[in-house]
Amino acid sequence: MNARPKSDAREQLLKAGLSVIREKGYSAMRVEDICARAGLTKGGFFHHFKGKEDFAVASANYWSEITGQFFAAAPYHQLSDPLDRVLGYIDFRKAILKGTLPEFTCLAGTMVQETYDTNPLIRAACEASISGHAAEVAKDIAAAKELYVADADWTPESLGLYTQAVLQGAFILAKAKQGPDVAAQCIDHLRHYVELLFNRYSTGRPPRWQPNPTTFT
Amino acid sequence: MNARPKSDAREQLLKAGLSVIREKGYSAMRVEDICARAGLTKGGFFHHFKGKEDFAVASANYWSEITGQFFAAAPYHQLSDPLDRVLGYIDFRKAILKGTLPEFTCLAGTMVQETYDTNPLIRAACEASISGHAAEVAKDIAAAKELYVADADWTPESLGLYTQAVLQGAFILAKAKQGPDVAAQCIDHLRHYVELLFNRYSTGRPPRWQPNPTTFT
DNA sequence: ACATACATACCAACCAGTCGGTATTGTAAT
DNA sequence: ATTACAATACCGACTGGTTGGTATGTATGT
Repeated sequence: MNARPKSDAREQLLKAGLSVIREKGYSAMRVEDICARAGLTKGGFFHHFKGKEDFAVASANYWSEITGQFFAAAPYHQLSDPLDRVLGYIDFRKAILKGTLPEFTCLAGTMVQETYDTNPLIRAACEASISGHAAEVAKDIAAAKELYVADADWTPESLGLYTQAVLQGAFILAKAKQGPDVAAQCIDHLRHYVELLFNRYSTGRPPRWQPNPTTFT
Repeated sequence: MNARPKSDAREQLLKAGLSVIREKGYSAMRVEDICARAGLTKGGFFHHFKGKEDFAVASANYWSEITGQFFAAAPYHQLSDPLDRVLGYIDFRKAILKGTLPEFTCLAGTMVQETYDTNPLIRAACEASISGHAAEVAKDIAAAKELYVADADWTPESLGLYTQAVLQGAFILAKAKQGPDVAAQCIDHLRHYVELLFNRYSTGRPPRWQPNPTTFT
């Protein structure tokens, strides 16, 4: 009768991993941290994962899954105009800068800085997460470009990656300054850039739709 | 006769710290790594620094000092027009994306991700490094804004911070993708944004001056 | 009976930090 | 100059706590 789809504890561990890694990073994360937060002991942890590294890879993949669902369900997808969706995405990214820093910053961007030179598997999982999300954004960008500025000399892929760079950098500044304000300012600049690229100036205009500030953790 | 300004070994340790931290981050860095790379033993390390944390703070301050000198000596400062200096700075940042990833990425941005929530001293030192550099950039931005677009609705400070966000994010993407190409693309977008903000369009124009690709480590 | 899903106890390696010792350099009195 | 003394710079063995990982046991469901 217990309808565990594939072990509830495993997902509890992964959820714990998301928060711990976003707080302290990969190296400083201890498996006992994960166990404590998930409410079980090391026996359980090593039953579900081969080791710390395997867990980190699984965490990055879980992160991709969670964020994928989260953004897929975001309201800006309802907009019919692709440029509205792009701007809606940016506004949405700004709107979800709520709560504490570990709650809205990016697991992949955090972890890849520690592991890119020492742990190929974790690096690859983080890369897939970031690039995958960038590619999703690039879809709407491509549609908007085709519609409005088809022969501009930049590619949708590079602009999609650029949005992610701005966000990742905004998170770093937010961490350094201990608050989301500077990140919000950076996202404003990003929006401004996209508006300029598409010749849609709107100094300070608030978004027409209602961004959903629900967080996903 | 030995004209050691203030112990050569101390600076060797700090230099070692820059590379090790940029490779593996703060938590994964071991003081024995530092000692080995600086060519001495733990006794020497703990003679110069109270501990690992103290060393990390000193490393961040040393990083501020080194990069401060490096950018102060950069050729773009010679340009008389402030907007040329801003664009020159951006071109310079692109030009120094040479060598391996630990050689051109940012120590402060790397370290703050691991320590913002657990180590106030390190976080503060990283914040000072990033914000200090942003403020330097903002000086030229302020002069350029005054000259060309005095009543635009963005502040030089926020644009200065934005340049750093883009760079930090570009480094993360470069680490994820294991190469500087994506970072160069991001910097191109940043340049394009600044050109648009100042109404100085120049699709694909190469910089008029010769960026000095010498690295600083 | 057998596999799954944990708990508990334990181990071996790692690693920051300590401590006594030594070599080198600087200083000042003789 | 030379001796005496002190402070600095550094060595290297040791320690104690931490931590990833293992081995074994047990309860539950099928």
